[in-house]
Amino acid sequence: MFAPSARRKPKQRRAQQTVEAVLDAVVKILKRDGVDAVTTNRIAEVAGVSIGSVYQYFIDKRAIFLALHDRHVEEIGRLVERTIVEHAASSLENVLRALVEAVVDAHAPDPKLYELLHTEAPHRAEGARHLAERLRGALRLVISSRMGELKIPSDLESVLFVVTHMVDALSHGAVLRRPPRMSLAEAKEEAVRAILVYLRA
Amino acid sequence: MFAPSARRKPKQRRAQQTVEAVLDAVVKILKRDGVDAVTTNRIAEVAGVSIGSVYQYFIDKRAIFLALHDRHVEEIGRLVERTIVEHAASSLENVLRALVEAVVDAHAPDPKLYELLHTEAPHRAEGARHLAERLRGALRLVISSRMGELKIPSDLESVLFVVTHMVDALSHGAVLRRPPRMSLAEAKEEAVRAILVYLRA
Amino acid sequence: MFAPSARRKPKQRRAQQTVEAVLDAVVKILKRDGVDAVTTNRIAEVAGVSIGSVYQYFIDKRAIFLALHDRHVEEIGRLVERTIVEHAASSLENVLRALVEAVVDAHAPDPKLYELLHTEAPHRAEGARHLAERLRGALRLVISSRMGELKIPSDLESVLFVVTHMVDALSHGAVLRRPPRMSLAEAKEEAVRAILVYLRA
Amino acid sequence: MFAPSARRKPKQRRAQQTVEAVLDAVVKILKRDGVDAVTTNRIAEVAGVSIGSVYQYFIDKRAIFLALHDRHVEEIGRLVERTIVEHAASSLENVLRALVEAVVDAHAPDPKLYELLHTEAPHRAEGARHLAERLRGALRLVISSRMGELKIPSDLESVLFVVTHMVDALSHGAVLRRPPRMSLAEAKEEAVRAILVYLRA
DNA sequence: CATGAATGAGTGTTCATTCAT
DNA sequence: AATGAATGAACACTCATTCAT
Repeated sequence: MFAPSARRKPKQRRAQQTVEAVLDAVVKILKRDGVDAVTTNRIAEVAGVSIGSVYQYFIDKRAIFLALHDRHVEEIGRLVERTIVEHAASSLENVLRALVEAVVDAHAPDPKLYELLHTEAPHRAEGARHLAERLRGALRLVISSRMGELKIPSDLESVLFVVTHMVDALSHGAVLRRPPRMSLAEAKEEAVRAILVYLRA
Repeated sequence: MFAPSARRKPKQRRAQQTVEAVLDAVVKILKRDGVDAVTTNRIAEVAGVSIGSVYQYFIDKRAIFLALHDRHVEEIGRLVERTIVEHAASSLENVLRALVEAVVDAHAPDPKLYELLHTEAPHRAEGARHLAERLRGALRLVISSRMGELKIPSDLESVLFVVTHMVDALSHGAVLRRPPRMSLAEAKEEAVRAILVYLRA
Repeated sequence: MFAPSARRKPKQRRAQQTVEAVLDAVVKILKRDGVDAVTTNRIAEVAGVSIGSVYQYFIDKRAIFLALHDRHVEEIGRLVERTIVEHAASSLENVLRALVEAVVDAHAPDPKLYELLHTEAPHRAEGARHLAERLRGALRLVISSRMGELKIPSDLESVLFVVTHMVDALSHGAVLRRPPRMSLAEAKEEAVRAILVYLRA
Repeated sequence: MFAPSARRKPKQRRAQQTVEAVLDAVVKILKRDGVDAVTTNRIAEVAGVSIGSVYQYFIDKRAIFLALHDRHVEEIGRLVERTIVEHAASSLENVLRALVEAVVDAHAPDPKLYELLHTEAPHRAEGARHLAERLRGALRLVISSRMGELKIPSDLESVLFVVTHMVDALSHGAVLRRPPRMSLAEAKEEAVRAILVYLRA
């Protein structure tokens, strides 16, 4: 076909719209009334579709949460990947800073929502993609492309294990669990510093 | 009497036994059949008490999960505190290694259970004590008692923020999310190394 | 179409059918097994609908009883109003006799049921229409349209207060609490005589 | 024995005290929190006795309400009987006025409570004494002792049927259901007038 | 495909009652 | 007798899911 991505079959577009409306509805209810208010009938109502239509696109309630979680992972994943590409030529410090910044900024506007997405969504379900895997992939690129500069010791995998968890935990921690008197900026700065120190050791 | 604290009022002992039986029952069901199988009637059955008795000690189902989460936090909290006391005279490296070891060992026997405890229990509820707070308190002691050796820069709080999240995330990560080919021992070792590097920087 | 009112929107007709079926079910259970047997699940079963459907039309159990009470009040109310209209040209004695007759006959087939409706239904709830109000309205019409004949003294409201309670209490009393050796006919006759004597005084 | 009624066995006195405490507790809860709050455990708590003791004196919950209803009937019954005795020498008008006055005054302080006593208590239960019977007995005395003055027609029972219901319904009506702009005094007065008119006809 | 009324298994919870102490 | 912790049958009600229209 000539412009395959530009024009979809109306059916598919319709489907995509419904799926998005459903996921947005979940987010809306989650924010407004909490997890317990998220019932399938309420989702349908808020999404403006019939409950029957919801079940046309999602096999069960679990699948809705799974899709929402996947959408979140995809969003952050893309953000992370775009960030490292954009900073391919930057110093290590700058990539890392941009990375932490990106993750923090993505979660900052609605920390509670993303907390719920991490805790309530059945993301332990089969086939759920973990954000950590995407992040690890990205960080592997960041680090391996700077191997000379970094004189990484024996095992890259060990380093990736640590760095991935540091970026993830410190970014989320900065948004959700930083000590009372610490600013978001301070938290981010110290996080970046910590990661750098580890990588340069 | 020789050990006056050994004998308590039977009433209180009975109550405590029931509470423990209920919490243990939840753990048992959680492990055996998953979260959705944890119904109040099932809890009572497995705990070997009547459903009425369960409600004598817990105002509602939520309260049961909350108590379970608190018990877990208390257990790990005590473990952490005992560990730093026992290693008061050890080198920084040894305390940290012992700390990571303790947290990892506490979670290793049943990773899935503790994952559930973190994700499914309503630990966002009012009054829930976060493990992180206990850990931060312990680490404050570890670090501030070694201030000379460490030449910690300007802000102790920032350091604590980072170290707390590193211990927590890397310990849990070691148990739950380490890369396929990495052993638990390797993960622990690299975690300790990373924390040391950061603190000595 | 020829009889446009004969066909309603299926939705509304369906709903009305279910509501009626539920109320009839309550009556059936009430008569057969008493008040304590009236559980929501039993209602659904006897009504031939699912318990879920019952809750589609009634917000809670209370609402079912309220609706039943309202239906009863409406039924008797209409009966009373029809009676006075039909006897607009009759003598006072005849209207009153017809009125007492109507109320008695409406309750006679199932005295116990109507006793329950008066005592068990939560008719003290908000918005519950009292039968007495309907009756008072009707009697106001009866009396005020015969003012000349009756030379009612100063206060019509006082007279209405008395007459309303006499019709209500004597009719119900005739059905439910007349002395052992008194026939229903005798009770009705004496009731009518008493009301007439009072009005003509 | 010398003074049999003055001194009871302590046991019996204790029992009587408990029974009274329980009935008073029901009244207290009824007034404070409504019918649904009247649970057996709550009764025991408010009465200041153990739930076990409640069941020592009442076979089941039903029996508690029955006893409360009986106590109420007894109270009003005695009041009615005392009134007619005290007015043995009064004119018919004065006895009736005193009677209506007595019943109204007994109910006026807490209309809602007595409404509940009439509607919620299982007074249809076996063996429940009806207030109407007591009232009928008293009125039989009032009327039959004035037979000459009254030239009552053929059937005394019919007259009693009507008068009993008039006293009962108009007294209760005066307290609970009189029209908005009618004073209690007006209602009582009109009630007495109506009964007199009927009896003198 | 869309609809949404209908379904009913299953839930959390209550509360009258018992009985070991 | 008195206690009150324990009991568990039974309840009102929810909500994920289906399917006739």
